[in-house]
Amino acid sequence: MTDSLRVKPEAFKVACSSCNLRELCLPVGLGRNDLDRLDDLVATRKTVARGDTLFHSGDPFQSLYAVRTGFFKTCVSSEDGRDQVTGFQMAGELLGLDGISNDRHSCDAVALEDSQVCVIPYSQLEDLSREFTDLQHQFHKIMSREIVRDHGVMLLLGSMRAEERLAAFLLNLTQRLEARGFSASSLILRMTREEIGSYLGLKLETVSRTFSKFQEDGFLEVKQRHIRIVDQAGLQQLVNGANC
Amino acid sequence: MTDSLRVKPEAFKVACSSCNLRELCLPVGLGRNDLDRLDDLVATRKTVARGDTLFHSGDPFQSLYAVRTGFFKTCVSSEDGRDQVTGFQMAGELLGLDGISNDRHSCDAVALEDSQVCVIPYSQLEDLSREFTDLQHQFHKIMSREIVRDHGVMLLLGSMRAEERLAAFLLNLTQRLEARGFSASSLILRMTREEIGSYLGLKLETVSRTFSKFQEDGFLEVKQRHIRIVDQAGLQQLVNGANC
DNA sequence: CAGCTGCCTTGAGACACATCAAGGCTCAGC
DNA sequence: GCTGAGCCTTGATGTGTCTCAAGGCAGCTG
Repeated sequence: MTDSLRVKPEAFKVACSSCNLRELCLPVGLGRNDLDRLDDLVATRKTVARGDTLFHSGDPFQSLYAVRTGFFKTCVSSEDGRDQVTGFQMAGELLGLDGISNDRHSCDAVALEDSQVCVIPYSQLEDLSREFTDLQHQFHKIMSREIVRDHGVMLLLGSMRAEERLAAFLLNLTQRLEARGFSASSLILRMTREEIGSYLGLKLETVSRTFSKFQEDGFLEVKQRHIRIVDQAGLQQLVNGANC
Repeated sequence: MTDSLRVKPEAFKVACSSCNLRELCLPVGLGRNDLDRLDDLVATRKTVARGDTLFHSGDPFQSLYAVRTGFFKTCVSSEDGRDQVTGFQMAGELLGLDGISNDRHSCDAVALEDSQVCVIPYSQLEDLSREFTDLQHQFHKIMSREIVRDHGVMLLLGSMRAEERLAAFLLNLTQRLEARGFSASSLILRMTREEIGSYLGLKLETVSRTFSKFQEDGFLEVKQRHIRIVDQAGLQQLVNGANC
C-alpha cells in the first residue's frame, strides 16, 4: 500500500519477539529464550502483490509462511478444472502446512491484496522444535487447529443451507478481524462473490442474492464489498438453525 | 470377531516393530533404534466393540489412537443438532489429531465394527519425537496428510454432484483397502447409507438411489452392503466430470 | 469525458436433490 | 417359523440452488 516503503524483500530486519502479532502467530506462549532463537530462524520477509501467487500446487515445499500483513486465499483444484477455495488467511495465520505431507505444496496461495509474509524455513523449524518443547507443542497445536477448522467447514458444506453458510462465514470473518483489533461490525471484503461462493460451495449469484436478502431482512448493510453488520445476534440465530 | 481371543485389553504385548501395519502407520520409515523406542511408548491396546465410542467430543485429550483392526467413523456436531461424519478410519490410520489444538477432543470416534486400537500417549510421543528426527518428521507428515485429505473432501462437498461424490468415495475406499491387501473390486461397507450420506453431504435416499443407478449403468453390483466394482475406469471418468 | 473491463445484481426458468411416504429385505430373538 | 427392529429401496412431490441472460455500477485508461 505505502509505496515509499517498498524496499527489497530481504532488507527487513524481522523479529518475532517484537512483532505485534506474536500473540496470534507461531510464537504464542513462548518464553524469552525460545523467542530469541525463533528470531534467528524467521529471518526474512517476502512481499506478495495483490493477485500474485505465494506458492503453486506442485511447487517443492521448503518453507511455511506467516501472514504479516494482507490477505490470502488458498485453493485446490482437481485434474479436471474443478476448483475450490479452501480458506482465507489473514495476519498471524500460517500458510503452507499442506506441503509437509508430500514435500510439495498441494494448493495455491494467492494474495487478495498487497501482502507481506514471514518466511519460516521448515527444516530449521523442525530442528528448533526438537530443542524447545513449547515451540514444538505450539506448532502441533497450529496444525491440529487447522484440522479442526477444516472439519468445521465440512460441517458447513455438508449440512447447511445457503443463508446459514454465508452467515457462518461472516461471523467467522468478523470474529477473526476482531481478534486483530478491527471493528466487529464493519468490514471490507477482500474477495469476490465468486471466491466466497467457491469457499461456501455456492454459485456467485446465490451469494449475491443472499447478501441482498440479508440486507432486506435487516441483518446487514451491503454496498459492494463494504459490509456493516447490523444484527449479529440475528445472524448467529440463523446459523443455529433458528428458521427451520 | 474371534471371541476366543477376547482377553483383557491391557494383556497384549504390543510391538510396532513386529506389526504388519508398520508400513502404513506411524512407524513408516523409522530405523531399528527409533522402532525399539516406539515399542516402549505404544504399550497398550484397547478393544472397542461395534457401536461403542472411543472418545467423545469434549473429552480431555491424552492419547492418539492407531487403528489396529476394525473400522471407525469420526463425526462433529454443532450446538444445534447438526451432525457431520468427517471421516472413516481403517487399519493403520490415526485417530485423535483434532484433540491437540485444545487439549480436548472436538469430535466423536465410533467403532463401526469390533475394533482394536493402539494407544499412543501424546506427551510421550512429543518427548520421543524431540529425540528422533525421523519420528518427528513422520508425525508431521501424518498431520499434514490429514489436512490435505480434508481439503479434498472440501472440494468434493463444494463442487461435485451426487454421483461424482459417491464414485469418488468408493474409489477412495477401495484404494485404501487395496493398500492393505484387500481386493480392489469387492468390498463390504461397514457404514450405513445414512453415514455415507452424512460424509458426502447427501441424504440417505439419494445415496441409495445413486447406488441403484450405478448398478443399472453397469458400474457396480450392489447387494445391501456388498459391493462389487465392475467398471472402475467408468467411475473414475465420472469423478473427472466426464458426463458434463 | 467516453469507453472500457471486471464485478455485482436481479429475474425467469430448469434441475438436482430433499422430503414425505410406503413397502421390502435381513437378521436376531422367541 | 413367526415377529419385530433396523436398514434399505423406490415413487411422487416439493424446493433450494443453479443456469442462463440482461443490465448496472465502479474504477481505470486514453
